[in-house]
Formats: sequence, C-alpha cells, structure tokens
Amino acid sequence: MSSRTPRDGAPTIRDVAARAGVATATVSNVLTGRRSVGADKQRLVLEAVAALGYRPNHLAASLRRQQTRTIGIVVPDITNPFFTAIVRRIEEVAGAADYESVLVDCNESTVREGARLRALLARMIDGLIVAPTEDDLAAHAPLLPRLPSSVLIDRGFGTAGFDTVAADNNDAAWRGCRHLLELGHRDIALLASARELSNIRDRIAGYQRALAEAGCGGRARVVLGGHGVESSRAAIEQELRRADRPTAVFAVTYPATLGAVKAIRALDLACPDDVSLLGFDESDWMTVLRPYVSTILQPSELIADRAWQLISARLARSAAPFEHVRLPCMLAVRESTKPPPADAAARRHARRTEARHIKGRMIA
Amino acid sequence: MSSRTPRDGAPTIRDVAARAGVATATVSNVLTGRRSVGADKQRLVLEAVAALGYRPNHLAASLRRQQTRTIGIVVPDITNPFFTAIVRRIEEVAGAADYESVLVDCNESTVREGARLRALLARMIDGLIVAPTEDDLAAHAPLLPRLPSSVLIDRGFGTAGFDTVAADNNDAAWRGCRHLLELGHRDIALLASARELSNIRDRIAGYQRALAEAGCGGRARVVLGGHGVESSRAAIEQELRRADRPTAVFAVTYPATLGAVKAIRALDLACPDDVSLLGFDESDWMTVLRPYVSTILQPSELIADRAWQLISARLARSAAPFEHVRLPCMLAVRESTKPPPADAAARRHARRTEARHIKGRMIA
DNA sequence: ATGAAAGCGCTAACAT
DNA sequence: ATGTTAGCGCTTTCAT
Repeated sequence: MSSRTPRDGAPTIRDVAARAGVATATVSNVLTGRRSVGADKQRLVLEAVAALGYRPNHLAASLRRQQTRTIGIVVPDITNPFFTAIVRRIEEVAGAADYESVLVDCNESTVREGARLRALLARMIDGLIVAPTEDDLAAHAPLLPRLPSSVLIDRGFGTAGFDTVAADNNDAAWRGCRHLLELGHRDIALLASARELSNIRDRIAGYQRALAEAGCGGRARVVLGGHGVESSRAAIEQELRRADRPTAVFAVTYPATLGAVKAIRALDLACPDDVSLLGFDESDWMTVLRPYVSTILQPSELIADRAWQLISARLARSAAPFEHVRLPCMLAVRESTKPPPADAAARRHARRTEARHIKGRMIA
Repeated sequence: MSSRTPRDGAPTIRDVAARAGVATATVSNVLTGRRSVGADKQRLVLEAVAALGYRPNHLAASLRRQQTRTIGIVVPDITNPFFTAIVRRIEEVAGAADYESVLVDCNESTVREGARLRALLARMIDGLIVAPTEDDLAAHAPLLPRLPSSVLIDRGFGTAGFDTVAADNNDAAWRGCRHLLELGHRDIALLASARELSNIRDRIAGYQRALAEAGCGGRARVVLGGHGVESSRAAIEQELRRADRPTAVFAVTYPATLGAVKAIRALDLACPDDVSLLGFDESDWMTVLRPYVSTILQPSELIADRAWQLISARLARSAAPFEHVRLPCMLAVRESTKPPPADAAARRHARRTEARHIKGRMIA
C-alpha cells in the first residue's frame, strides 16, 4: 500500500478533461477560478474531479506559472523557543493567505545554511524569511543575486537590499541593565554569544550605554559564550569563579540564559542572594524554576507578523523602499533580580583595611 | 535587489547548451553524471555553467523524473524536544543521502495535519515520515491511497500498510512503574495525554501490568491531561488535591512532565518528600531543576535512524514486508523519585484509630 | 464561454 | 559520445 511511486497512476488534468468531455483549460479554469465557466461544464468537471479523486499537481503548476506560492523560513536553531514562536506564527499567517511555508533549521551552521538555502532556491520558492546564522551574508555571495524577495529577521538588521525586522535590542539591553543598576548592582557581567551578530552587538551596546550613563562605563564585563548552552555555561562559570565575581549576570540570549542558570547551580551560588540573574527570551520551564527568572521578552508574534506583512507586499510586487523595523521588548521582573548582597567591593575593602590594621597592630 | 521574481531571467539549461555549443542533453549528462561525456565538452559545459552562474531548476527536473528527492517529516509538536531530536537526526541522515527534507509541524491539530499533508502530496514528495496526531489515520482517508512510501513513528504503531517505528512504550512504562513500586509506592498516578494514541495506550498498559504484577491491580489511577502543559497541570493538580493523593506521579509525555512539575510547585508540595515524580523525555532545563527529574529516555536517534533506513529502502523500491520496530528506552533515575513519606494509608489509619480511642475515652 | 496548442525547464528515449 | 525530440502536468495565450 505504501510502497508505491509517488502519484503513480494518479489522474491528471487530462483524465478529468476527458471524463468531463471538456478541454483541459476548462478544468483548470474551474479549479483555479481564474476565468468563468458555464454552470453545466462546471458541474461536469466537478463530478469528474470527485469521481477520479483528482488532485492538481502543484509542481507542474508552479513550473508553468513560475511561482510556487511557497515561502522559506530559515532559522539558526529550531530548539530556541524564540524562533519556534516566530515560525509558528509565520506559518499561521502565511497559511491564511494560502502560502505554504517550508521550514529550515541550520543548527547555527553557516555551511548548512548555505546548502539548504541552495536547495530552497532550486525549488523556486517565492519568498524567504531568514534569521541568518551570520550577519554578513557574504558567505552566501553566489546565492544573493538569485534570492527571491527576502526579509531578514532578528539578525542582519538594516542590511541594504532587504527588509529587516528585529527587536529593539539596544533599548532592551539598556532597560535590562538599568533595572540591575537601579537595584544597586555595579558589577554586572553580560553573557552574550558572539560579537559578529548585529542583534548581539546592539545588546552589548545597550548594556554599555546604561553603564556609561550610570558612570560605570569602565566596569563593563562582556563574556562571550558562543551559541551553545554548554559553552555559555563554561564561559560564565569562569567569570563567577573570580574573586571579584559580578553581583549580577545579564544573559542576552536564550541558550546563554540556561547556561547562566547552570553555572550558578554548578557553583552552588544562591540566586538572587549571591548573584542576580537577568535572562533573555523565555521557556515554560522558567516558571517552575526557583527563583523564577527575570527576563527580557522579545515580541516574537509582532516580529512574525511584520515579517509576513513585508514579504507579502513584495510578493505582490511592491517596489517600496526597503524597511527596517524595530519592535520593543518587555522587561519581566520576576524573582531572580534583587539588590546585591551588600556592596561587595566595599566589603572587600573593609576586610583588607581590617587585615592591615591587625597586621599593623601585630607589628606595633 | 530583493524585489525580483524568483529566478527571473535566470539562465536555463538551453542557455548553457547554447553558450557551450552542445546539446541540452549533454549539459544534463555532465551535471547529473548519468551518462559519460567527452572531456572536451565536459570542460565547455562546466565553463558555461560557471560563466552564467547556472543553477538547475529542481522543480522542472522533479516534474520530468517524477520524483523530487524530498521527503516530508510531519510531527505533531515541534516544541517537544523528543520530536526536535528526531527531526534533526532525520534531516542529517537524509541530507547525507542527498535527500532534502521538509518539516511540517501540526501543533497537535489533525485538521492542520490534513491540510499540510495535502500540500506536501501536491508537491510530490517521494516519502513521508510521520508521527501522526491521531493513531487512526481514518481522518485522512482520502489521502491514504495517494500517500508515497511512508513510515509512521512514535504513534500508530503496527498500522497495516506502513513501516512503523516506536519506542518500546509498554516496557518503558512497566520499568518506570516498577521503579516506583520498588521504592515502596503503592499509590501511583499515571498522567497521560489521551487514550487514543497507541503509544499512550502502551504506556498505560505497561503501568497497569507492573501494578498487577505487584498485586496492586486495583489501584491504577490514570489521569488524562491532553496534549498541553496547562491542561496536564490542571488534571494532575486536581488529583494531588485529593485527601488520598498519590505518593508518586508518573507523567508519560513531555508536556505532562512539565505539567506535573508545575502542579507540584503550585500546591507547594515537596518533591520527592511529599510526592515522587517520574517523567518522560527530557529537557535541558531539567538539569537545573531541583530535584533533578527522574525520567524515561526514548531512543530518539535510533528511532530516526531506523525510520530513515526503512524509508530509504522503500525509495529504492524495496517490496519487503512492512516492518514494525520497537526500540528500548532508558530509565534515568535522578533525584525526584524517593520512597514514599511513610505509608500514607497506614498513617491515616493510625490517626483514625487514635481518634476513636480518644473519643472512646471521652465517652467513657 | 470554450477549445487547441504552445511551452515552463528539465530528462530520457531514440537516433546517429 | 552526442544531438534531436518528446514529453512530465499544468496554465495561458490565441483562436473561435
């Protein structure tokens, strides 16, 4: 039953036409509704379709019309709930407009991204929504001139020749950092993935801006942990092992957030008593974590909606100038961000002074 | 740059043939390597391809050859790491065999599944790996006769006319339940999704079998929480609110596991002191949960490998009898399963006896 | 309103 | 080894 060639012996439009006693064009017109057909023939065609169980071959139609009514959605990591949310939403709205979407997961590998992008293009998709693994699309240079209408999301913000949509990362990081500063933190480590991504650069910049405004410009501590949970954990764990460890960690990606939680657990630090944690993005699991992790929420639905809106316009052959859309994030203050344990530097200073004191006395 | 019709003005095989001064067939033969071509022409063709930046149109080739070298992977919930792991693995091994895979997420909706399945079929995929939303494929009856070679994973085990691959769910649940029984639990609630799925039915059966073998056949408590985290939470929370609440919860799906954790948290029960928890599948977040959740691990990689292996054979036109493959799970005992607080029933009984005693004395 | 026929870009069968 | 040609199943002129 299932070891058959695909569509083997499946009826074609000619079979339908023959059975209905009409021309293939008429069948096509009935089915697509592009031209009006007499009620009688209409009925005949529909009957034949039903009798034969005819299903149009979308491949053939696509080849003829030079469009597939399909968009590609390319994300670097399907495991990241931020991307999952976006993908689900795009599929929903695209589906409502009768566009099929094919999802491609690159596993944060630019090589894989290139390979799957090529496969996508060879299949003649009409549009592309992509969160590129790298900001700079140079790695895919040979593909670029053949790319269909594309919008870049999350990463590569502002790239010329594309509509781009992203969270307002600079502002989000600024607000996150402000929140920690207002709680009294001065030693705030930023755990990010890699400086090469525009979204990460923006987050770093927002963090530094907040620090500078608070007169702590020199105290920025940017820790780069890569895209993985484990590499992030290792990076921040090292930072937390230092004598002058930060009193707060601001993890600015989803895997970094989990990595930071792991590091704090591994070192058996109390959160938020020993160290505060502010994360980025959200997992359902956070709600059962104690403390419930404070985090930055990106407007994933809005990003998806806007991305579809833009691609949709291009599919309709709009020649409007390229847009670059920033959408605001939300800061969700929960339980993992509290004032620092008492100013750590002051405490160290006090201890040192006391030591000198004792020493002095002993000498005296 | 990006507002162009897909492949607009892209060179075709005829352009290449013209430029190289050869026949289109020769170009095709050079590129596909299906027939040998003289070294000179070969060079000419390759040069023309490079000069023009020619990329074959896979759509046209697919139409002509009546095969797309594409398989569909259909899963009910891309958010579930069990499926994510399978998808990633299949894409990897299929890619190695030069098959593209298109991923479809149904969000546990049979309607959506039908719609996207139809879209997939119209695009003439060569094979299908599907974890169906419903065990009984009757909902898709009209599609069935036109399905390409398909293998069912996770659900619909043993369905005639398909190769099927699944974890040994009965055994897994049996072992999980045994583990709890050995710890001394007698009141074990099973939190499952829905009885309509073969995998769930198997898990329920395994649980009941273990109970029966331990002479507790009458104490089975099966709680159905649906596919969502919230619905699962609500269902098990109600059970945990009862005076005779279970001393252990065995959640047998991924969302049920999270739901159970949530319920335990919500009721402020201590785990494993008040109630033990055994889960199914795994999330990276579990490692940072206290207690670290004991769980059943499905062999997702093996399932993926086996599924590809089977579909791969069918693609090669094997007519071997359909196989039904069960793969063993692993029980990972961590921190959330401990002996019960002291036998609850005994305690209740003791209290009641004492009360009667007092009462009696007062009367006396 | 309907039919006949050309052709989307490729591959395979048939020539040579 | 290479060229010629006939389609794959549709849509879309161009007739009528």
